Amino acid sequence: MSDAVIHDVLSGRYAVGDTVTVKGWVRTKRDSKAGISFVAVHDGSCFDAVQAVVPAELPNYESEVKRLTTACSVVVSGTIARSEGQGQQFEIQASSVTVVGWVENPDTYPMAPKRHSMEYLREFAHLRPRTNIHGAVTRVRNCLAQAVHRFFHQRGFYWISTPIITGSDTEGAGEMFRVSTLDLENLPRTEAGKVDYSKDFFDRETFLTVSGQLNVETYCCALSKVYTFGPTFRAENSNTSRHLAEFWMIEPEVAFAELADVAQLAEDMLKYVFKAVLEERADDMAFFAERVDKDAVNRLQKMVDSSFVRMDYTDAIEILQNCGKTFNYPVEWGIDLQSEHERYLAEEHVGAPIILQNYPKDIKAFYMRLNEDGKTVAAMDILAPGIGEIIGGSQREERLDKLDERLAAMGLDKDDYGWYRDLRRYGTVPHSGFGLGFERLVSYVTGMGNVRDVIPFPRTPGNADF
RNA sequence: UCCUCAGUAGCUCAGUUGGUUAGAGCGGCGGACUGUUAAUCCGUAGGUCGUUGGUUCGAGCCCAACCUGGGGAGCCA
Repeated sequence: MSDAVIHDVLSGRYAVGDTVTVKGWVRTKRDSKAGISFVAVHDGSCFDAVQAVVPAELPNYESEVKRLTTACSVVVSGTIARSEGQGQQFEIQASSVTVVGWVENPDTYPMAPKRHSMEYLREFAHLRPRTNIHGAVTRVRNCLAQAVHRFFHQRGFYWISTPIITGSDTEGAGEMFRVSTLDLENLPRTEAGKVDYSKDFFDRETFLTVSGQLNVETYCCALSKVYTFGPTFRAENSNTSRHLAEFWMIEPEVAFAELADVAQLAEDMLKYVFKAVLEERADDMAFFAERVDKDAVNRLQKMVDSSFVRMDYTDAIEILQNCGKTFNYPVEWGIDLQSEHERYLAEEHVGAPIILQNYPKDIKAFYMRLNEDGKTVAAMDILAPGIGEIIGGSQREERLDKLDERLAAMGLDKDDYGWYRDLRRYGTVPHSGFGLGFERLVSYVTGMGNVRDVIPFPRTPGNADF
């Protein structure tokens, strides 16, 4: 007898007649007065539950098996059998069922075996992983994360653990969460009356990182091909289905690479991870296609098989101006594209992800490389239908004089960028990279409409429960 | 933060121009039936209608403020 994971039982890894023990939680139970109960047990190893056929002859049948309800934890031993019913190939003819943990009040157990709203499930972040849908999300999320690491590993990238606590308040990517051990009730003050951060834990102001990019650039300028994959934090008061205060970001950075190189890298990476999900999590994806988004599987398949459309910002403006559609925000060269514009381009004009490139310098960050035209920078965004911006990247400005001009033009003090400027002073190279919001990726792949439902414990303004 | 919609049973919702005792489905419990598949059938329990205040003879329904959540926008990944 051996402990079995349910995935192995259902996939036929055991022979009919083999004796196995499975451990998991009851999903549903159906009784037959003829003298058997069907107990569906899941353990998270795959989407489906295994059906345990429990005969009334078991000594605890009346006293325990018949009282099983959703979420009771059980250990079931028995023999593998071909299922007489439809819906599964194999099942377990139980020779013993041990109840490990009861549900104290089935009437008020929050995860009843029925359809719940995503908003309701969010209030039970500690119990929602037991549902079909969050189990599936969890497995797909894991599959994507593993595939990302595998993709970069195969291409010779090194995974760099960039810091989560940062002393830099100059990343310019949004509001930051302060990290401090100072006593808020009794703040130390300087003579000028300001808070005296030299008394703080790090002898200076510190924050949670909003991006690992600047740090990972340093390793790029030594190890050539690197990436970060970790949590990032934005204290923006953003209340949308695409924003989290704590989210995970993947940021590769490649030396001697131009914008077109990382655009291709981004396309290759997305296709690689989509393919991995289609191959490895077909069971979960089938569920998403059935219950969440009919197009979930087709969309990925289509993307794996086609190349992404590339378009210059300037051409996109022309398309928007001539498309005959009226937008709430008027379109002219130089504007930052609004959601409605991005939606039109990705959803209506192309109907697939689109790589937009070469944006006006005035709407982009200081570190992006100035193009020869002097008006645009080598930046790209990948816009996905239904989600909007999923990737943002650029070629970095490697010329010190140009970088300093950009810092000055944006009113930034170059002394705050000492170590970043050093990269341009000592053996500078062209290099490029991008950032991919991991939750947006999971959201796109699964068809889940809200990033709060693809991260285990979502942090959003006013909500840090659990 | 702004705009907008919503909050009624454990869950998902219905509830007429303001009018007696607020309904259904699912889930729970009890029973019937059946190698069942989110089984089916019968029965049953379950409610301070988000909170506070107001209008009214009378408020689930109208008004105000607040709280919570959704959708959209801005910001972005």
